[in-house]
Amino acid sequence: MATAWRLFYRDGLRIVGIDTILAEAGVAKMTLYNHFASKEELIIAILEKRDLEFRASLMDRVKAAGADPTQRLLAVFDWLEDWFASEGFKGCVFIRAVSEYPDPAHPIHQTAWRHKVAVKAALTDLCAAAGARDPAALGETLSLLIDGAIVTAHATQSTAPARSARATAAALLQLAQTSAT
Amino acid sequence: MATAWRLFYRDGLRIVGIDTILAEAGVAKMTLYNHFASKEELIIAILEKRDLEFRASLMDRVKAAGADPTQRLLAVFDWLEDWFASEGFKGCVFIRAVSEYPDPAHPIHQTAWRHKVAVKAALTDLCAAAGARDPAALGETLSLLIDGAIVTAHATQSTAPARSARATAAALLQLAQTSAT
DNA sequence: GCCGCAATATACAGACCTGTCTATTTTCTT
DNA sequence: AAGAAAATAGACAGGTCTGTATATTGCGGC
Repeated sequence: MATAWRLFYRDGLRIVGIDTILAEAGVAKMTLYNHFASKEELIIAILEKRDLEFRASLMDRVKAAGADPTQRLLAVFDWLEDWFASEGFKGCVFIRAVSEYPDPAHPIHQTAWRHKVAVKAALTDLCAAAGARDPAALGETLSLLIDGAIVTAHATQSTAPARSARATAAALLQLAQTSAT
Repeated sequence: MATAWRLFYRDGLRIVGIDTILAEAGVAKMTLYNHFASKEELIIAILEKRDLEFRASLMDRVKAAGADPTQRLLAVFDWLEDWFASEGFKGCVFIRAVSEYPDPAHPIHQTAWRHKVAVKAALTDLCAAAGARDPAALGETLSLLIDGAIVTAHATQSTAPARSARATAAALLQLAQTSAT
């Protein structure tokens, strides 16, 4: 549900009520509850859908960066900067879901974090392709850097963190490449 | 209010109701509303109190690390690891507040972020003392790294991100020191 | 001893929330 | 065209929330 996504992302998962979404979308309550057993299931479905769209968008940008593995990795940060600059940017819904449902055993918390694990795996692949000495370690580090940049960009409404992270990533990658062999 | 802090941190700012806090603390409603005009003011007061305690605790650890500026900077990450390992660790309340109140104009959002700005300033000082070429840039980067590590440690219930961040910080600091002069 | 302040218990208003139920209308399939 | 499936409107239950009002109790200072 596009409306649900928009409101959840704009205002927060907990604060937005079912009624609000239904009223704005012009959908009856029973229609929703015939597809999803609860608000929680709706949120999980939306998170999973966003996960796929998100990673697809990122990978498109990586592919568009060409064949050079270093450029492909750095394209991630250019993509970040565009995202930060986009209208209505309010941080990462997955980080926010983890924050709103702080119990690690909660289904929403776990679903949200699976997205981050998948992104980290993709980063690790890019690091490996770029010839990093320890792709897993660099992937982990870049993942931390990116999450920090997302939170900071959200709170400060600035795109600067993307460039900071990009510069750091470039330095770390060079370090991991040169000290190899 | 210690009880309010405990519940807010454990379960979330939005989900915990005034009544719950009052019942658990054994305090009457009017007592609360004589001190704070609203739940929002209570949250802001708690955040500001936590900000001071938090930074004091961090700075204690830095002081305990001795005089060597590099060791002092790295002590931040040891402190992080202890924090991640502590009982009931549920991430950073300031990051979570920003996530729960995503509107950057919201007083709670702004109050929470002031804490992060203060921490970054302290980091920048440590970077400068350690002889980094561009202390502001390194402080910014370490800040991103730390925020990412906090979120990741929360979601994965692991202390590993502290060590990843520490190793990265050490590498970046060395880079910033050697390429100086 | 007494005054004044602060905390208390309790009830309440008004709004919101999720999820259920019923009965009707629309839409799709065959 | 007819029957089945899905969407609709709308009321409802039972609970939650914040914030207010009232009337009572405890307690420290002088």
